[in-house]
Amino acid sequence: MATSNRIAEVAAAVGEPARAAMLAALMDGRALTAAELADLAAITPQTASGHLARLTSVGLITAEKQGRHRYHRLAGADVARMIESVMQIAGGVTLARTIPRIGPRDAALRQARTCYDHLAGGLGVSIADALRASGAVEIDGDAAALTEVGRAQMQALGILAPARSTRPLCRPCLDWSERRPHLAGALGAAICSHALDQVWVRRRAGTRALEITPAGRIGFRQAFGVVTVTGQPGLAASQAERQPW
Amino acid sequence: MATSNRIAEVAAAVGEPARAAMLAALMDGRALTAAELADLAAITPQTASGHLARLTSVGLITAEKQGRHRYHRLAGADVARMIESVMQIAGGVTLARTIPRIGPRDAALRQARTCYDHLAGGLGVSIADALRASGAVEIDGDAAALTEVGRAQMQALGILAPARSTRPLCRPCLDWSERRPHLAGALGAAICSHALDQVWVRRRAGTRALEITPAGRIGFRQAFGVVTVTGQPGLAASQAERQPW
DNA sequence: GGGATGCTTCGGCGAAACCCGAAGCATCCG
DNA sequence: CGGATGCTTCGGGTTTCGCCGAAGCATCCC
Repeated sequence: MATSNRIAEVAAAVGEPARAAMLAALMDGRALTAAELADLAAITPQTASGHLARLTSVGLITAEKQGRHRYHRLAGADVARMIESVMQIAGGVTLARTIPRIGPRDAALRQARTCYDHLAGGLGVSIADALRASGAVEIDGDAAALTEVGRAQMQALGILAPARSTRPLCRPCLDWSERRPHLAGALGAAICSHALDQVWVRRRAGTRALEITPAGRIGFRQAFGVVTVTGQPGLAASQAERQPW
Repeated sequence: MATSNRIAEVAAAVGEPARAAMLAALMDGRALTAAELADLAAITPQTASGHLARLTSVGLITAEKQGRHRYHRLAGADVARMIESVMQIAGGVTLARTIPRIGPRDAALRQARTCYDHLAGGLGVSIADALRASGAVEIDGDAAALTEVGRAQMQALGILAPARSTRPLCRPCLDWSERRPHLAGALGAAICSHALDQVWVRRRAGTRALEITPAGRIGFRQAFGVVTVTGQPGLAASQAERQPW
């Protein structure tokens, strides 16, 4: 089976702690330099260089040269989806066995972050919950759909262009920290870019975490009825008592 | 990052040719014995035993003892989705580089097979195309939805129970041999089990390929307007001239 | 131009992983 | 009960892989 060899090749590229850490860091869709990735994976630049070459050769990332830096990013949304699905399985068993013990550093990540091109963390899950509660989206297992009323709501908010035809835009994505679905797909991307455009959230330097701005607190409440806090504790509380099923 | 270690652990479990071959074989959702899997991966039973233990310990498969046999199956739909997404990436580059050269053995697989719990191959893609053309489903990128008219059609066919509320049931799944989407999610599973119930397709011994029965030729045409052939060539023809983009 | 910075290539070391032969349990069957 | 079958565990041989130090290019900046 030549085809399963290719499968193994792709999976093996992810199946090494340093490379997995790099890919996870790139999951926010931005491009990082080789040095940043090396630092982040706690390895020397030479070693990172080898890893990056391998990831590039199997097509998981692409590199872009700019001056004396080389920026690496995920090769596409399909790669992000693949890593997402691996995270989902990895997360399940982790939580089942060892109770996670997440430090304060991770609290910001849990509160709000990007997941390739959409919002994740407590914020992303809250938005999905709110849209589901208001009947704007329907989520069932691995499928989701934007309803008519939801489409109208998104257009009124300026998140979706009114001109677009009535195509499905919505995909659920299991949040690895919250273990509940948030919204991905074209709708999730539209919400995320809208939030960034309106400066409801701001990217934090050197991390995938997002900072919710004062404008965001207002915006998210008015748009979705989601109440956020600027500090960590609020949103993190709900998942602190999660059952380690 | 303890979490990326878990990611690597899961991916590494897939990232070895023998294990990848086993997992690919289990993608039809059935359970196979250790010996069958060993044979299929071209390794000795001892080696297979080790691999299976590892796959089980990371939670990708579950084993079930029955007499002196041990039946192994994928641990769940999320595992199938994960492997699917890896196949998708693996397939992309494979086709881009080396023109596949698939033997006659694979022709049956390309024509019709199961993909965990739904139909794949030429048959699966044709059904998806037909449902899309008739306005029963809408597919856009990684999202899909069953329309009102589609829901009515499925209920009339006895594929979906009329009682169910109006939830999204539909997920696109990129076919690794056709490189075009077929239908997964609850709808895909319902179509597949209906086809098996009505003996429109029959499982073939020792392979994931499905045989389209004479009843199936009638059934698929009446239900979906899909014209099938019992031999290989018909459906395979359309993809023989596919561009190796 | 000269030095610093970012990244890659080369070489060698050590650990991990894969593989199989042999042997050990468990189950089934005559 | 005794042999056959299915699977696992054990032991060790070989290969692969990750890692870093040293060295080599390329780019930028003074």
